[in-house]
Amino acid sequence: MKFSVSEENYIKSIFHLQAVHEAVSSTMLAQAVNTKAASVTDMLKKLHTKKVINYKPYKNFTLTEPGNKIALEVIRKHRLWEYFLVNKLGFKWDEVHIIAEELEHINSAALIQRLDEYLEHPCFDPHGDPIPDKHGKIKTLKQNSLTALPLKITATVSSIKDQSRHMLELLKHYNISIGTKLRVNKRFDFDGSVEIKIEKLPVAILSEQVAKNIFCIV
Amino acid sequence: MKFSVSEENYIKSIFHLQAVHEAVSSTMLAQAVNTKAASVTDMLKKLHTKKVINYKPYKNFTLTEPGNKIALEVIRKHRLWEYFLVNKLGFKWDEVHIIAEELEHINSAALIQRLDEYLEHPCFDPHGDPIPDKHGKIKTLKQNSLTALPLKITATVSSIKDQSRHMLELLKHYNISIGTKLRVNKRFDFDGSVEIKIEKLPVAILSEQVAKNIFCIV
DNA sequence: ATTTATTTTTAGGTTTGTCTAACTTTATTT
DNA sequence: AAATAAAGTTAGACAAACCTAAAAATAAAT
Repeated sequence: MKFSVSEENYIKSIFHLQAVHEAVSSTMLAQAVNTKAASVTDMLKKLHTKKVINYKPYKNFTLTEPGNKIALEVIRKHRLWEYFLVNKLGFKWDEVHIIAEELEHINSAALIQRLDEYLEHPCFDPHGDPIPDKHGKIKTLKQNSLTALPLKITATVSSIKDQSRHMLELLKHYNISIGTKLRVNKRFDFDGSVEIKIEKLPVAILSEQVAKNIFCIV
Repeated sequence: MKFSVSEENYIKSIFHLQAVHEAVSSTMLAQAVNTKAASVTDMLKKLHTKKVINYKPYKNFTLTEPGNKIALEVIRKHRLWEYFLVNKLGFKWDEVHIIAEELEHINSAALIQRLDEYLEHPCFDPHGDPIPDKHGKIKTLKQNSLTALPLKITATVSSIKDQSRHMLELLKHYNISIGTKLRVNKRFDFDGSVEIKIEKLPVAILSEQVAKNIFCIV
């Protein structure tokens, strides 16, 4: 079965929302795909007849197994292209999302397979998010946010959850990016803030709100 | 101004038709974009209001200067992607057209600029067609079809005009592809057929119909 | 110079994905 | 438990891009 760009975007968004919230609502989805709730209802009915979601009016909905598979394919394409854009074309990791949003809908299995080979089967995209393999399998590696990382151990920043403009600005200021090595020296129970140390830089204090968005591997 | 995928395809097709036929008609265009004449009329009116074509009902139409520029941009993207697909991903030159038809509509100036740099500013695509530079300039190099090539001179196949499945099949049989070095030994005025010689292969006779589709540089 | 044939355009309709506004259903208060 | 708020759905419209069938304009043929 074939899916339009819109359908793929809805399916992908449902997948992402499901990963965070256990129940996905129309309003949330409307915001994620940048439309109005009424449009979402229309699409939900279509996706239901195409058997990619479980849906009963006025109830929450979930992806079916086929729906899940499609989501993973789109996400795989998105992340492979992001990897390409950063590691071959030299974009910075915060510049590639919008371009990959378009590229992810290019429809050619041969293309994705060759791209994957060309990139040597990467497992993580430039944001640290895992790239599903051709069967939809995802390699997870346990990441800890700065609020959970053991103290006084050097770790590597592996992903950033909130990638808003303001967050990126802040990260730039503190010289933090994917791959940065750092250590949490101290955690203040009072407000949840953390003191971190990056080599050759003075110690810095990050608020809990920031710290919980920065993930590391040890 | 922004153009939809459909609009870009119409503009691109008009450009290609103009290069061969001096007057472009609705019927020709309908065939090129794979729709019906009535749909073409609708689109012509739209393209006219967007000032990319000169159009008066019932008369032939031409691209305006802005229209021409858009066509060249789309063609540039198409051919750069084809070059990428063949020279980086390892596709064969006859497999890439359909994929490039999708990729050519990805909308990012930064992407194309970086891709161009990454590929080291190629001037010709894998079919031997010139790639317009970022200003729309095209490097032409004089190519001769096998019906016009000087006799007994070794030349290199640089492009194939008719790229139908049947033509490709025939080329494969004769071991001819872009880059093949060959020599025209003799031309028979009777039917326009040519006798060619490729190194290490027996001489072969090609009909005029085939010969005029194979272009070489000396 | 008519008639005939071909090409192009109009008129009216379809599908996809969107919208607003009104209406239901579910959830939350008091 | 009734009233109110919030969330979700229907109804009716719209734009883009396409279609068929009929009408109009141009080109070709007698």
